[in-house]
Amino acid sequence: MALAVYNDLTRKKETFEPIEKGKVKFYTCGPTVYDFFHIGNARPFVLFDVFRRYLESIGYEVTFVQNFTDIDDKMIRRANETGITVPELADKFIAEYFEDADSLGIKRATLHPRATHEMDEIIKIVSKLIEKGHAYERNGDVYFSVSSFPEYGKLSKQGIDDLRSGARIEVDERKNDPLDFALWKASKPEEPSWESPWGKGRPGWHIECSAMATKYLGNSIDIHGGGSDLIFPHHENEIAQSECASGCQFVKYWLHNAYLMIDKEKMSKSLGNFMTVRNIRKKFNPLVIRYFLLSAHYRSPINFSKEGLDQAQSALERINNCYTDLNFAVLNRKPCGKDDALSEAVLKASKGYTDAMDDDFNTAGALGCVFDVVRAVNVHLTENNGFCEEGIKSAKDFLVKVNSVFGFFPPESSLNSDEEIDGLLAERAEARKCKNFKRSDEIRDLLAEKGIIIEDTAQGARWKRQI
RNA sequence: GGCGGCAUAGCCAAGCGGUAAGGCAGAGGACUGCAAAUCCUCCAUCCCCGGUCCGAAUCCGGGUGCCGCCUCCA
Repeated sequence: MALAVYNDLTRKKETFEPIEKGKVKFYTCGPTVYDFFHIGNARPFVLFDVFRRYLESIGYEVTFVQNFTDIDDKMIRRANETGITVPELADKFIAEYFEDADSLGIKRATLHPRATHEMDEIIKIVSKLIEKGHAYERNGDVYFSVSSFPEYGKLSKQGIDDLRSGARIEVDERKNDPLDFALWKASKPEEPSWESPWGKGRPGWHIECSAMATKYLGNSIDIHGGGSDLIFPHHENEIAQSECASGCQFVKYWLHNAYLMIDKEKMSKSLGNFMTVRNIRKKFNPLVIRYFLLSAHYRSPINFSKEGLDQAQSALERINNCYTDLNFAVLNRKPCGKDDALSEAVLKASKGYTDAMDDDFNTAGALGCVFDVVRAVNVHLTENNGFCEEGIKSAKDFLVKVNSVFGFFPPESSLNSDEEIDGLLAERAEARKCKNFKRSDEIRDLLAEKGIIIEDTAQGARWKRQI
């Protein structure tokens, strides 16, 4: 089976065929860097990271672009409130973004362009839209003329008239049509501004993505991702701008993730019901958050709760334990006879994993296959004193392959080494030999306080860090 | 008003026409000096009502409930 993705443009699941064979041009909307991001924002970041990794794992060369919106009303307001400049604010929260994103195991994009570094490109595309009659200038503002693009609404499946009648936007005298949107905004005196043919100003929100996507990926890109709330107006407007400017189809596959909910409501900055990743990290390992976000299909809403994270933590521990046990067994046991049951289980799960991921990135289904292998490995390790080299190798290869996409544990080795801990373990082993269980338990408790968990096995004690 | 999503065990969650994956929690048992980890066993007929079909959680019609977008928003 080949990879199929649900395309919001056609509202159908389609076989994925990139424009250029073997290569994928992938753009996803990044954060506006005026604050820490919350776990709802983290959902697309993690999701599209996994999609990108999966595409790479099945052999595609992926150019992955994620922008930073570093100039807009919110940036200006926040900078004013905190008494720093907009660029300072942007630099700070780009750094904070990377700290959280790195902790979530999100790979750096191929490129992370910033809106304010792309003014030439933005001005170029706005000029072009004016030239081609798709935009008009009004006192330093430039607006896109929605009526000049008959296909407007094709992503959100809304006719222009429906949009007009449902519009809750205020009537703006400067616009020809209430649906027209700003490509360029004249700046007020104290605001950051850039020189342009229309005077000093700054770009509208939508135009930066069109400019950056086009500059780095070309007129037509394969995948554009983002949260469902961006479908309208953001992505609809991107399409209008890009397609009017280039005359080409802007995006082949539009992918949107469903929201993260809290108390049956969408988590959002404006509702104030958000939990930042930075904050959750104080209580949970960020990879637990990552697991949690991948435990449901990306087009289904997911409900945030402490219980949900607790469950994710236990599940993730089960996977990690298995990987640790497996590596421990290889180092401390002797090979034994073949175990066909193990090999077969891995083979079956491996196929199931691929089928699930090929089916519109069904991460939840894929995880089920991972646990099938976990169970098979555990059973094998329980039923044998040694280990089946072939079976264990295939299981390990599978787990490593999955991990290259899901990113649940450090790939090198899960086995820890630490002089101090190893010393205490040796002392404990000696104590246990002499049936000095008091001392033995003291050492275990001592390490437990440091988050080190000891497990006794037939091959001696091993330890791991609490997730 | 327009467009769209969701409803599967105590909780989370796959499945999308062939007789309910997986995880968490729980109960009992095994192993252990005690633990932990692990193993074994147990734990659902899929919101309701009709219909199509040999066969439906899966398709169609009608309900009920919840949510989202149409304004900044991942």
